[in-house]
Amino acid sequence: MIEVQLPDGAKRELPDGASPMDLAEGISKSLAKKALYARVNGKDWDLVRPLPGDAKVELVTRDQAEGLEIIRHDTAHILAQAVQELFPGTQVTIGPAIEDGFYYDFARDEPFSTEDFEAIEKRMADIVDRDLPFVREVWDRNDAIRHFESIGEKYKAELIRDLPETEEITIYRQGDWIDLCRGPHLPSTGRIGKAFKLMKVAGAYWRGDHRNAMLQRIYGTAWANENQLKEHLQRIEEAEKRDHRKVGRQMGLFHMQEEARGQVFWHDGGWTLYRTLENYMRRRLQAENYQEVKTPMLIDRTLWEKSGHWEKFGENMFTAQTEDGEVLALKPMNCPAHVQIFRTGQRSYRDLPLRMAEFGSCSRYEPSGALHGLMRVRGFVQDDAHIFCLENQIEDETKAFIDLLTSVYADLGFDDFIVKFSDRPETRAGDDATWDRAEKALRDATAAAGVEVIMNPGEGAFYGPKLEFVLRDAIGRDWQCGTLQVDFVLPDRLDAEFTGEDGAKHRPVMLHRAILGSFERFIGILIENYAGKFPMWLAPTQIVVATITSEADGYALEVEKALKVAGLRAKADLRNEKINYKVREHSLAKVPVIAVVGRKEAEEKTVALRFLGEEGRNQEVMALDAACEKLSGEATPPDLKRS
RNA sequence: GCCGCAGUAGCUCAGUGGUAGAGCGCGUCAUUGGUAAUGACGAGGUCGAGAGUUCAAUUCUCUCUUGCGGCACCA
Repeated sequence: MIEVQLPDGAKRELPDGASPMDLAEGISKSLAKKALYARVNGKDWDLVRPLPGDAKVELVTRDQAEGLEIIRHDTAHILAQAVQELFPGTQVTIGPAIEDGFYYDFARDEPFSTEDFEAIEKRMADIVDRDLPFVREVWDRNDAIRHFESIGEKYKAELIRDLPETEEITIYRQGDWIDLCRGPHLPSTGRIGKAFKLMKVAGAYWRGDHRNAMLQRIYGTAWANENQLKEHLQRIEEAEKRDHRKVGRQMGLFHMQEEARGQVFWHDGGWTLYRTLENYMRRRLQAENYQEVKTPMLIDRTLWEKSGHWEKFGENMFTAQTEDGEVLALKPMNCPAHVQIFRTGQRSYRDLPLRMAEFGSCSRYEPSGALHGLMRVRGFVQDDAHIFCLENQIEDETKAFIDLLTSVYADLGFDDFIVKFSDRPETRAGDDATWDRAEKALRDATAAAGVEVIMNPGEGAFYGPKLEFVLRDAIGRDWQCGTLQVDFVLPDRLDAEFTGEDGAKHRPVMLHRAILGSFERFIGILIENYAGKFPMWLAPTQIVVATITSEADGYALEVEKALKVAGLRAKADLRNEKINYKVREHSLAKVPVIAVVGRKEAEEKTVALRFLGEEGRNQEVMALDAACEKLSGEATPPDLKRS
């Protein structure tokens, strides 16, 4: 007999050789039905795999997030089986579970098309119906390599060859189809269910390396039941409606066109939003004792050579040549220019920390495939700043920065964001002791600021560790917005120095930091976050004065004027249209407030206010001057509201 | 940059080897209507660009270009 202990502490006796499935069946029929796999002494374990002896056993069911991961992984396996049944000669590679689904990478000369999906899905359903047991087998490493090579699966053979010698080679069999896999899997294909759907095909490099062959990746989604699948598809549909490219067009905020790839034509509405954001940031920075500067966009290559950008970043820089052969580059970053300002005159340790900010226009020749609406552009403006400081000021400056960033994000509607901590890369400048200190300073500062970080090992810049502040777009894609990077290298390369307490010259440390990242990307995220329904202070048009009859035209213009004098972005709509039409149109245009004026309001000098999306607040009738005061209060930017 | 898919009116989209159509929007006229679409009429397209096949190409083929989805990239 063996004794198993359940998560709640309860103990049960089972005969030798019993499996987690036997355990589940012993507890209840429904549990046995819902169970997908087990965790035995903390290790993932197939339900039908005999227990190793006395053990702590936890059963994972369909309702649990971890269970879903296994369903997705299993679905990837049946996708691979279905594809190989339908398209002989296709090689399989890898197929993991990912957020919301799974993918599988195939090697095949002919491209897959979404038109193949129906047939593949049908075959997958068929494999589920076959209810093939997943059988775990431990193979000899060389036998496995020989086997996969003999059937032409060179990618699988390569995978096995690269597994550490100590690793057990496990193969899972489903019917006559086998795959190299760590497991665990469900007892049989029938348990997967049919709440899956293939979503898209895409190219993907073997092992994520662009020097390798391009494989064909099929993405799919899979859920515990049909209902979850339906909800997921609906969520995607809803999210697509928030796409900033779509909303931006509908609201006339900006456009882009062929002749200026990756650059933005800001229209009146979008530029109003942009300037509102810029003014807000300027106030926030001023309050934190930043100075603001403006530096040239075109700078001679010699400076970029000195800074190291020409060598490291030259591929991504736009250049211009003068008639006498001088080569200039559009700045991809502001840092070298800021060092030039720092270098003018004498700097003392008393001047540090010196916080130099710029809304800096940068240009980068981004790879064509990377361009994406406002999120990834070739011409953009960073809310950039460089903090020149002493090494022992890094921690305080970082803490202050994180506090500022957190407050700005909260003002802009983002309470949740991810912080990634990228530490020393393999090739780096600076000695290990310096890196130790820099990383510790950053870690301590994040802890002091109370933010949790996700480690991103080896991804730091060559000149220092960095923090990345990541926001998520409507479709779940992550975008780095804020950043803070510690730099010991550039001050040295560009010869920045200050006089220390000791009277000697020293190198300052530079902190490169941005909160929004770029106005373009951040506005893209902002549009998606609010689905275009901006809070009053950000809305391009804050209020429309809509007339019911032309008799109220004169009064409507009076109202518009009064609202404008009160600092509001108001527009009068005197068109010869019904009020229903106007309300609908401006509501769809996401104008936060509509002031309706008819004969009655004109006589009484009142306005009837209608608030977007706030059913309970509809129809507040008030005197014009009271409305001006109330609305300008509501339209006050959050930082000014606090002060 | 790589793989795949796509480009038809301002927008969303239908369609065809014989030079195009809808809805919305736009314009004109009528209507002055109290909180999510008033009606009638009208204008508007080198069917992304170039080349090829063909008696004939928006439609088929190729190249380019841009967009979309991924991958790679994001110093």
